[in-house]
Amino acid sequence: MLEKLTIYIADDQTLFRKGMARLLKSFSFVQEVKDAANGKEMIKLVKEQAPDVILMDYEMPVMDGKEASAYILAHFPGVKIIMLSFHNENNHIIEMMQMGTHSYLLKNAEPEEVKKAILAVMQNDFYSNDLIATAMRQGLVKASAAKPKITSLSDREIEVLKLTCEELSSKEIAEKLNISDRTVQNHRANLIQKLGVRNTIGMVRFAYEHQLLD
Amino acid sequence: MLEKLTIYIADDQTLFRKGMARLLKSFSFVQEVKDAANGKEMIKLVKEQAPDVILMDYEMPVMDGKEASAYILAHFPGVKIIMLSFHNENNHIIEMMQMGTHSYLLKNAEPEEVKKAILAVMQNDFYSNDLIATAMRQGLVKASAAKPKITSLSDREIEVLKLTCEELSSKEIAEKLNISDRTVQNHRANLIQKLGVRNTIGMVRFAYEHQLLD
DNA sequence: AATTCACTAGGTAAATTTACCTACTACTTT
DNA sequence: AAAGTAGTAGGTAAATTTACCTAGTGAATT
Repeated sequence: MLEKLTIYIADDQTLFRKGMARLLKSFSFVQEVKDAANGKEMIKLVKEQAPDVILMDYEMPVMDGKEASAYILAHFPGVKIIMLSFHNENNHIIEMMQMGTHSYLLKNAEPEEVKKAILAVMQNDFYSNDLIATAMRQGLVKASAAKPKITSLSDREIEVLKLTCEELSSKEIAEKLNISDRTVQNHRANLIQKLGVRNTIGMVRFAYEHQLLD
Repeated sequence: MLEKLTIYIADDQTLFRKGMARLLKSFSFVQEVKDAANGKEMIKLVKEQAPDVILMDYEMPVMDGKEASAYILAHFPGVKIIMLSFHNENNHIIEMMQMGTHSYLLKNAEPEEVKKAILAVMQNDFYSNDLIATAMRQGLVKASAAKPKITSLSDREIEVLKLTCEELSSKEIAEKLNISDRTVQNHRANLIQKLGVRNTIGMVRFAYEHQLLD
């Protein structure tokens, strides 16, 4: 009843990553395993071929698990993401759950729980344990007030974002800012990347929902 | 100091329209005059060649002056629009001024005032008289509460608009609704037309500003 | 019976966006 | 000095959007 699964793992610690890959391969329902040392590499792997499940480390250099997950969730809605972390921090858990990842495991979890989690996200889109449930409940209390972070957008990017919201094309924005339209196109691509959205419309939504507009 | 102007007039009453065209031609600063019987014809004329100023009747069959103005303001920002109307209704005046038209004259105005208005909108982007000023002042009082009308969008169009706001492409929306992507493209084009916006981003803005989203 | 409207679908072309690259410069920070 | 970052700009291709048409069907209205 279950196809064999393709699973990727992203973690910057080589030993952990390779060990995890072995563990995964030992599961009878796993067909293929690939590993990446950071979020950027993971995105590259996913673009080549989308897996069924990703185990994603939270902390990584170059591009962390949060940014990579945002991108993958937006562009590959079918891929399930299980976050991995050393730290049991409620706000991390809440953050990732709000973002739409499918589970969150501590790195000291039992191999048996990893197996359970993978099977659960495939079947129910979600795997929850006490850790996650508790964090989510706490998150719900102060949920509505959740004010997000205008991540690390540069001044220029914010400028381009605002003008994009005014229905201007790249070319028109370029004229207004006296730069090349290719540059504007780059800024836009970076915005899409950074915000983890799929197109300019996602950028506009972000702007609205974060009150970036005067 | 002033180039000779190209002026278009839209009015469904042939006699008024033709008479007005004559009057305009008699002005020394007018180079060319074209006329249209409704908003749709006017848009066609503008697309062929954008004029400096348009005199636009408010009430017209097929497509009224409001809808035509919304479109032209969005797509030809350089064109000045002077609305014409029989009726001295404050809410019409306010509506058109909020939309961004450049003046509003009653049809019983003096030819001399038409001349003044044309020269003023070319020079100051705006021509105001007591009529307009009074209406605007009244409008400001209850301005912020101004709730606009979700014009005449069909159910399907609203559906497409909502899905567009979720960053779905035409093709994805088509799959979700089990229709052709060409149909979705048509709905989008009609939305852009009806809302007087320039692209999908404008559609999304409209949705946000009119709280169309759950 | 005729008209109108929403919804459907397609053709054709042009314009724009998006993805994925490389690469240089100026300015910080380490 | 080396590394990192923001901003700039370009190449190449594919995907998508937009503009402007025509046209059929079914339901509702005149």
